[in-house]
Amino acid sequence: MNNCTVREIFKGVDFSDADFNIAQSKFERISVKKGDILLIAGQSVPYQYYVEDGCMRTYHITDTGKDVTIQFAIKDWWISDYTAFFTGGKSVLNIECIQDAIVYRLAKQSMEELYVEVPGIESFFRIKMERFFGSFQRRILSDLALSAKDKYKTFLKAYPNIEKHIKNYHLASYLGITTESLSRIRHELAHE
Amino acid sequence: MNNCTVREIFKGVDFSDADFNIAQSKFERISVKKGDILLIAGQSVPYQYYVEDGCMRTYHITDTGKDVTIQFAIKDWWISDYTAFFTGGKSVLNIECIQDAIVYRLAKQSMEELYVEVPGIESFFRIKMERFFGSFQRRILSDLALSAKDKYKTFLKAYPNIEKHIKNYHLASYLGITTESLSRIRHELAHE
DNA sequence: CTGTTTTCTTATCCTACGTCAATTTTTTTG
DNA sequence: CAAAAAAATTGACGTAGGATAAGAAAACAG
Repeated sequence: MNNCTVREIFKGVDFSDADFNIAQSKFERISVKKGDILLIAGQSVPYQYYVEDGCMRTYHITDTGKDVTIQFAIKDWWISDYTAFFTGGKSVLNIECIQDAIVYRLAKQSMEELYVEVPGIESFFRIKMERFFGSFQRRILSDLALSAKDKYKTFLKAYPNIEKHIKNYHLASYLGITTESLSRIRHELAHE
Repeated sequence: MNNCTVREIFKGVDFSDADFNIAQSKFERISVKKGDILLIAGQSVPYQYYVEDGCMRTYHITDTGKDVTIQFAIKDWWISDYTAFFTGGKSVLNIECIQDAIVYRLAKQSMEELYVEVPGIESFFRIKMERFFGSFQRRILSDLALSAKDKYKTFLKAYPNIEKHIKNYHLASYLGITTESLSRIRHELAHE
């Protein structure tokens, strides 16, 4: 698999050749290694990232040092600290590569140019954000309403392809439990 | 306080008289009583609501019958099941009036007309949604990282005007704890 | 392939918060 | 204002999941 193009990124958008070239020119392809940090909390957030391959996550470190994962992104997902990306404020999240990855980064400025220059792109992004919004809402419901075991099962069902890319402690951090608890839950589920 | 106008709703947007009239025509003013339900889970979601006065909440009832509050809205806030409102899907939330209220409802269709007819309105709504997005993100962080007591303190600090409008059991439902626990927390905080 | 580091598991004990039940306080209503 | 209903508090007890510690299993490096 070599350089993907924006055709893949904007699946569903009907590009002319000119549109294609404009869109392509706004992205920068970056190869990132496991452990690389693309954003540190407290900074401003100039980019969002499209993941062509590999796995990234956003996480927050609390005052007490607890690591809380907000999002994972595998192939064909987007990732950033969107709250800060949109508002122009400082990030509270870090972005980390947790499996060697190829990402395409898009600056906020370039995104806004795309809105204007390429018809259909703005609504593409709008729909993407609406889905994000939905996933946040479901996450809140799941956090408030479910036991650790049910949150785990819900995660597996909602994102069946992610587990194989991530460490147990990343998943625990996403579910808001300890690795030990997650380990017990896996044990129980295997024996029931 | 009588009929407010869209000037109040769209504070910060610089209207011409014509814009004003267009905008005003899209809203319907509704008086709602404590206990009234404006939306039931499973329905489609044609409206979002601007609260002029009183208090509303959105909540979800889980499979096991647990009541989970997603949002409160007091004076000058907007409320809906936005996930469903945007995507056109069915709601998972209910919208309930918890203190006699005056609300202005805006249909999705009318909102889209406004985007086109009144310059500045689309970005007004975009900014509103970005803030919503941020509040969802902060909520997830708070749910995953904090103890019940700290979530309560964080809520009071973030939304100092809401507590006086709502019952304890509504707040407990928002924090994801029982009314008994909230009661104990209040007791502890009063004595420390 | 072997030693080292990282990750995962298992066991014991502990604590924050839930459950259940009774009582008091507040709000609503006729 | 009195009676009834709704909401909040308090106490006794139970439990899911956290903390700590130690060992097993994978992953990685030389």
